[in-house]
Amino acid sequence: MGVTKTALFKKKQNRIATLAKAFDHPARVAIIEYLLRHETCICNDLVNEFPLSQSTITQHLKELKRIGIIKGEVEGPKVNYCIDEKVWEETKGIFNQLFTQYVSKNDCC
Amino acid sequence: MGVTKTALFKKKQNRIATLAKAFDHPARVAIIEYLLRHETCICNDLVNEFPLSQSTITQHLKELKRIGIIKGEVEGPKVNYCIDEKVWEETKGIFNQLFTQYVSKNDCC
DNA sequence: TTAACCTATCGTAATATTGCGTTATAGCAA
DNA sequence: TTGCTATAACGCAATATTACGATAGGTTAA
Repeated sequence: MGVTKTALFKKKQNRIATLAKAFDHPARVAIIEYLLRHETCICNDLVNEFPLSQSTITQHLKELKRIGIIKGEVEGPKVNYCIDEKVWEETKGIFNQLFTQYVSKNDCC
Repeated sequence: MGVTKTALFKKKQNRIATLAKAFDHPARVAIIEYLLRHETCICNDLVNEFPLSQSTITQHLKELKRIGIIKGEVEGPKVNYCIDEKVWEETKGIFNQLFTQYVSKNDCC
């Protein structure tokens, strides 16, 4: 159906799925990496940086903002975007917790 | 278009995007968590565990296998699935590297 | 005011994803 | 052989995503 049965899963599983969406498209990874590299927040240098149209970039920014991992602040005619520290730390924590759950099994399959 | 312009991005960005897809759907998160909990690999206890049809579960397993984060081993009529340690460690590493790149900026926006 | 911007939104087209029912297919047991 | 179980594959329908051009709104500078 193209529709995810969110209600069938635990809150945390849905949260992980939502946060993972910040990284599941190379353009969004590129945007996040750009934000990590630049101490100053940005606006649409991204349009000049990446070979994607302005509307496509805006759409990805909107998605990242919906997820919460970035936030934007209007500054005159521009919007400065930056990583939302709180959500970033949440993401880091929730994935670290997941990653460290794995213990090597002696050649299970 | 629904088509991601993979060629426009760096190899690593595409790799991150691919690996993130293992976690961008709650059902896949649930399957992975199941595999983390159970030392023994599994087959389709998942069908009994989750309120999704067999064909849907199989599809998610296929996607996880395509990504590489799990692997399956035919054992008679069943298939035992388990986390692929190598890819798991790669994922852990690549995300850790990303997460630790963030340094708190004093109130950037 | 006008002109030059930066952004967001809208509409459209193409493709991808999700989910399921329904079939194959394969192994094992009786 | 037959029957049972476990998987995989196929096809369909509904929805989501990706990308873009065109448009519109808001802000600053001239």
